[in-house]
Amino acid sequence: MKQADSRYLEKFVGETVILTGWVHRIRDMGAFAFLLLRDPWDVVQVVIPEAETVRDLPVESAVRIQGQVVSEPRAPLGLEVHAQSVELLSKALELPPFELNKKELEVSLSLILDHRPLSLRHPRQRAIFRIEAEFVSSFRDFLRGEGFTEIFSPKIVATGTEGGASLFPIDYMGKKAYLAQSPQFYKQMMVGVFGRVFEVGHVYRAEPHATSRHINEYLSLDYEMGFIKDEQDVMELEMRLLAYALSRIRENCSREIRLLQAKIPEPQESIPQLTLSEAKEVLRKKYGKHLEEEDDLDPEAEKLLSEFALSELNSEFLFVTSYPVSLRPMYAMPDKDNPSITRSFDLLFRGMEVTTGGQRIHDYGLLVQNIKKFGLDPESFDFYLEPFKYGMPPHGGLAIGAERITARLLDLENIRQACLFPRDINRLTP
RNA sequence: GGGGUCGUGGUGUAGCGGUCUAACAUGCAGGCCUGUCACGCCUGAGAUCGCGGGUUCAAUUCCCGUCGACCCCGCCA
Repeated sequence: MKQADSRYLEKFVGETVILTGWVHRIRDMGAFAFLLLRDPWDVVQVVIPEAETVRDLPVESAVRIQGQVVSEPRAPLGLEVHAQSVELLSKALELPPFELNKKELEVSLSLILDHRPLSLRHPRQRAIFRIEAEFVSSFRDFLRGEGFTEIFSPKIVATGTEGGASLFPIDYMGKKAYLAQSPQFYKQMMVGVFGRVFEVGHVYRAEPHATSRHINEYLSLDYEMGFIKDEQDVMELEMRLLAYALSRIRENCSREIRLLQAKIPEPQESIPQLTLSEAKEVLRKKYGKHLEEEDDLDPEAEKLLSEFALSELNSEFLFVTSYPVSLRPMYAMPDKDNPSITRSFDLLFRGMEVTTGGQRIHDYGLLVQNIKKFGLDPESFDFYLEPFKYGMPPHGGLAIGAERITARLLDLENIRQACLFPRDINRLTP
């Protein structure tokens, strides 16, 4: 007897198979019943010839069903299973606190998150993470194909990268340590080893923010590449990476896209660029919004610029480049011709910043000088600085926020919806 | 760190000084139904309206506090 799953049922039409999953819903028609079986991929209609056999089966119970796969135009998938036996593997002891078999989980976000292992059973909730997983494996596969090596940097660190304000302190066997807010230093150092590296890992920000686009533990998709000309190489690679990931999602996640009614952008050849001052010019001229020279883009500006990119430049993505030194960390490479700006960029996607990147300083002397300029002590960066004494090539890289890009891809209102178990200002469980 | 909005059966909402003995939908329980797909129909159970205090003849409704949730700004991915 073959174990089948809902993805490939059409191959088994006429055959008897085993299906395993959860009782999604039972439609008791009196003499017979429809049992909607939710397996790991979809919901299959199972016809139960005698309704009594499933009448007392609570929803969400785990079952094993043996039956014949029959082509049936009246069934939702165009086929259904005529059950010969239903075996109860694990009975649901209670009713779930919300209705998992509704088209949409119509519950408050906090209830969804309080009961995360249950709410994730909802087909739409589950679909979000299948798409996120596809994005992340596309990231890995693409970069591996481009000669990158995957690295795993420590998440327990002695110093921060950006100065120290937003670090979570931890007690490391009596010593003071922190949760890493970025793999920045490690991936740069590893450029000196592997040439090109990437990392998929959680990072930690101790900011007490309470917004729909921040969580305190998020999945950072990082890469760093050596021997570049400048930051344009980093951006060019990201364009190709995104095009690859989008086409993979469109190819492999059609079920999830349909379920979520997601509009996954067409992979695009190139992404337009605006310098930060050009972007501000657009904001002023087109939207009457004024930002000072030293201001970063605020959330409203990001939304307006995305709107502009879509309507005027025909792009869902927009690179903003040439950030001033004052808005970037100490490792950002200053421009040769205009040392007050850096060779750095952000990527806006559907109104939100989803990437920050740029060329880094590879010159030891310049880096030390910059650390001092930022009011930091080079001695506390000893381990970071060491490889820079030994031929660190010109390099650059970026970080993509996995939950952010997933949320924008699927038009989710809150970043928490794109995180399995979000950690925020007041959530530490489940 | 600053600001705003909201807490009513399991869930989602309505009601916003008395006529609330709190409504509707869904879920749940019992019954009927051989093609449902938001299945349908009948019957029933289920909420002292987040918590504490105050105003008032009278508070789910107004005020204060508190707890919780959500959102915006700052900061960032």
